[in-house]
Amino acid sequence: MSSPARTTIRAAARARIVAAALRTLEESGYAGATARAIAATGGFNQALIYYHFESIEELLLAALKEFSERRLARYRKALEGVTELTPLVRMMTRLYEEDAKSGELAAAQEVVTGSVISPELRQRVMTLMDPWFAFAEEVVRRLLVGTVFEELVPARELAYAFVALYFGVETLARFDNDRARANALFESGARLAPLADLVLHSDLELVDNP
Amino acid sequence: MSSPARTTIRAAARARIVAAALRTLEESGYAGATARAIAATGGFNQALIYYHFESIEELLLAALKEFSERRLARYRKALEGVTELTPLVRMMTRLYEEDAKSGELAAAQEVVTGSVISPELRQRVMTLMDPWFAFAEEVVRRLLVGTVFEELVPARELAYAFVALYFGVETLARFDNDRARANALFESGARLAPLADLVLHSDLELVDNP
Amino acid sequence: MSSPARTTIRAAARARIVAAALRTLEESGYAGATARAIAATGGFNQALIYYHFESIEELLLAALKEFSERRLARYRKALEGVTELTPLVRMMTRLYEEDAKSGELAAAQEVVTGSVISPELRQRVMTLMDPWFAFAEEVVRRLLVGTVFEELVPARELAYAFVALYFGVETLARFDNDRARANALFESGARLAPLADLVLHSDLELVDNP
Amino acid sequence: MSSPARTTIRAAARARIVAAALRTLEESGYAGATARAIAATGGFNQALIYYHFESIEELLLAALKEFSERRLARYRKALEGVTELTPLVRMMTRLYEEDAKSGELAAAQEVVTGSVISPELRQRVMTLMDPWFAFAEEVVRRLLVGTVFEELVPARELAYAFVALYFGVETLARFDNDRARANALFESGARLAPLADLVLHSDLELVDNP
DNA sequence: TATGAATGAGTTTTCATTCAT
DNA sequence: GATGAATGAAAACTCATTCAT
Repeated sequence: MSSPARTTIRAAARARIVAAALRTLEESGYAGATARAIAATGGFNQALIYYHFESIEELLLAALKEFSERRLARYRKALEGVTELTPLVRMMTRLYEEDAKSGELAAAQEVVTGSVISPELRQRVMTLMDPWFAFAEEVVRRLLVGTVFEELVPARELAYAFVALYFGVETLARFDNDRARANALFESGARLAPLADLVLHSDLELVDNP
Repeated sequence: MSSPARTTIRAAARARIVAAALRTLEESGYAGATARAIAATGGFNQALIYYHFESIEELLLAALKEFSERRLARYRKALEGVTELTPLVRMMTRLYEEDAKSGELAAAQEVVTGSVISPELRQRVMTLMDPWFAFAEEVVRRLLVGTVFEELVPARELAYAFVALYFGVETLARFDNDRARANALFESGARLAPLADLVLHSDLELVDNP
Repeated sequence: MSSPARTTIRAAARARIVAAALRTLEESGYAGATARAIAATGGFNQALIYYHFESIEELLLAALKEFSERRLARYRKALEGVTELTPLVRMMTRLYEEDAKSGELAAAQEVVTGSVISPELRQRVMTLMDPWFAFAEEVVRRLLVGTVFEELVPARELAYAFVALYFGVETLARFDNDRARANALFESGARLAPLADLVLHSDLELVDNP
Repeated sequence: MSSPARTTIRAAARARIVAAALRTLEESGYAGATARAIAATGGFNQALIYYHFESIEELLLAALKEFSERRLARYRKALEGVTELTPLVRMMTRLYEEDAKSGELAAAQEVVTGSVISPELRQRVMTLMDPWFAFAEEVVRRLLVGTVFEELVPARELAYAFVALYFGVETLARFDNDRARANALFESGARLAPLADLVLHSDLELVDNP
């Protein structure tokens, strides 16, 4: 019944709606992402949403999933083989800039924060975030392996802290229209990273400070 | 005309509504904090809200303000005189537990994240957050003063990072019902703090790790 | 029980509320003459209205009655002894200017047109207008008495037409902010009145116009 | 995209809502013409109004416009070629009866008088009334042309007076349920019209009445 | 696939009115 | 006499969703 062509057309239509949903979330937030608004953004009829998705909630989740998976692939590729803080900070700065510029991260965050209402929704959003925690842990382990900190620092908690920091920075940044503070933070990170790398790959000796 | 008794009665009525708003935000999120829901939570008539506040938005802002000022005072007192990481982490853990238990922090966050929609609202929320950035910077400076890091680490950016981290942790924690990950993070912090304090108050010597 | 002083105070309070109602009607129309708005205009509490009047409707009727009786007395006095069109138009122009300037006529009209909703209200408003029809008829009779038109023209219908004209002119005039058209009409009336007076007090002979 | 059939369906739906609005205005007045009431009158859902019109105000204006244009066309046709008062009064009596019977004139008047509140609305209503002033002036000119009154009587002001009279009569008539007074006025007009026509088309000679 | 029309339940807000003081 | 607080009902309008085509 459903030929590959059919599937492709259907997928294209869904993608169009998802894109409109992300744009609307970005511009108007979770509360403003109504069926009418999304349809207006995408230039199609409200009812079309219900032809392709069960409900608005389902559409927003699909949009979050699509964005999350696409970005995770990008992040994986960009951080492939990175084992030191200096290049990590450099790459993360670039990735954050991409995210901030496109506005899709803001859209995704809207879905995440907006989903607190229903426990069921919350559960499903969490499932979408899990790969990010795993990925962050993976990167942290790569940084720590072979250093004196490997035993000392719990990679899992550090990864969690990094994701939370990234999340918090983006949330707060959306209030500063110029993202000045977020950028300053990244710059400070870049300045301190070489020093931190030195510390990471050295033997530490602590001398009492009288 | 308006005796002190009058003022008190009025303030009490306002406080009652603000409390209902916070409870509703906590239980149902920003989108669920409707006039009807708040009135139901507080056991009063919807119209009473409009007798004491100009609009729902105004009420939510008042609630955020009330919470923010009350908690900031509490944080200031709790961290008074703290100059080392170890007691800082201990106090912060306790404060976070208070916040998490009462649910008001979650309520406040709902207002913050929910306010992204309107630029004007965003502006007003930012004004309420500013004292927190200032307070965080003050605490960070107290930790760094007199150490080798004083010149090295930009206190302002570090303070911003801490607020963002705290904010991000709380946001993510609201998805884990048991707050397991957040607690694990605090525990790791407690474990590492004494070591970090040692580093902070020592002269560092880096020996290359062959 | 109720001394004359009491009565006077009470009457003064009522008058204050009635004045506020008229001002509010004038500025905001029938729909805008809410309890809150009237109280704000008069600088007293909403509840005070209900202490002195049964309901808003009752207050508006009282206001209409007060205005109607006061103005009718003024009109009676001004048109006393007038038996010709020329002075009649001159006096009416002056009276209309008074009414237009004070804005109370507009207020009264709001009550009249606004009262169409309820048959009972309509009935009561009509009762207040009846003296005006009678007065207009009286004036018309004074103009016609002793002329050839006395038998020809039905005074009652003419009086009705004049009241309706006056009413219509005022209604339409409230759309022209400058009342230009209404004033032009009065001026034309003044110009034609002497001619009409000539006709009124002459024997007419009609000569066919070939 | 939008076939003629589509357009027709949409127009029919709008017409249905406009008709319901007029009926509701007629029965319940401006203040009673609420979304709920109009929907109940028309037997459709409240929300449908907002699907076809931007707001209640917009709907009422559309209703006024529709009525005004339809009736103006009817009046134009009926008074086509009329140059004497006698047939004019006869036709106007018939037209007024049509208007009074259908109740739509009352509805239209509700919008007009109700629109005093907002200056913007007032402006838009005025625009709809302008063609009526022009039409009335046109008719008046037709009556006066070639008579001795042509130079004497200002057609524009007379036209304004006629519209105001018509307007006032209708407003007052809505208080008399039987419209007795309005009808009496029309009857008197019919009785006097032939005489007035004689006067209009004669040379006047005034003889002093001793 | 896609659309315009339609709906029931919900939103914020305002109203007239009452109550306790 | 007068007031601030409080309320139930209703206003305009919007939402997610469905239906017929």
